[in-house]
Amino acid sequence: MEIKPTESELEILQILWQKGSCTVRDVHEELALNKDAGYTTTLKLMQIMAEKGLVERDTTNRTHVYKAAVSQDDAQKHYLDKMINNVFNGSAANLVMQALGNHKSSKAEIEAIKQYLDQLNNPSK
Amino acid sequence: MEIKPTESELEILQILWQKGSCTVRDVHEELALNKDAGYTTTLKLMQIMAEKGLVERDTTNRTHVYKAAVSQDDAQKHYLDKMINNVFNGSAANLVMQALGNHKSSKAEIEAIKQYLDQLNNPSK
DNA sequence: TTTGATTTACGAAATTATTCGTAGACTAAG
DNA sequence: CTTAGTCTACGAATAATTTCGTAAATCAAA
Repeated sequence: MEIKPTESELEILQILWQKGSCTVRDVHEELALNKDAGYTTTLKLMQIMAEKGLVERDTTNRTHVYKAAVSQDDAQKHYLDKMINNVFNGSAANLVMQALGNHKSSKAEIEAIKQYLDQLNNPSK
Repeated sequence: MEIKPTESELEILQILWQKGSCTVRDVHEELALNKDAGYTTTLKLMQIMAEKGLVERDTTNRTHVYKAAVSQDDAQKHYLDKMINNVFNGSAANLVMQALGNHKSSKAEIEAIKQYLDQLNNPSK
């Protein structure tokens, strides 16, 4: 499936990924922490997302319950790919080093990455 | 400076980063390889980008010469940041591993990354 | 039952982004 | 000089995205 949420839609997906199933109000209150828009704006966006298949909704009760229909993992792959091609000249390694350089990663995180790299190098077991 | 190119603008920046200084025609022909839009469309976009300060242009000759006014490096930082927050729950390590997993990196690239990590761990010299 | 709050649906305004047509200036070739 | 081609400027059409107002249904409390 083609993943092409707009900016606003991505903000909503983010919340759904984090919180799981949500009502429009749940999402709206979370959004309201950072930006300011009306309730019906959020509602409309989520309705559109349902049409597009970006979210699923359970309409058995009056208050509909939404959840993401695209996995965060797929979205990650998609955006990474796009970004590597768009701004990193196609080099994943380039992106990785930029990412590590600018975000203070904990020692534990760095260790995890190194182990991961070893495993990539040596996929025997 | 705030970096906020649109999709189309990013495509153009990409070309400018790669080729350095370009005329509108240079950019347009490159764009034409992948999409199909009129020459004046590209022209207009680049004019808008000049207004916004995304590109600089030399207008001494009839045929103007454009170059990127935002560095690729800054754009990389900007988009990485955005992406880490938007789809990777704020974890750079998470992004790094996803990136390494999906893009076949050469052994040399992986080595380079490991060295980079060691250096991060041990910033003594 | 009545009132007030909450919900969905929906149309449409407002904003932002993209595309293109046309006009006028310049250039190079004949 | 004339013609054909290329360039910029610019306005405006089109398309995509975001925002919101209003109406109708449902619900819960008094």
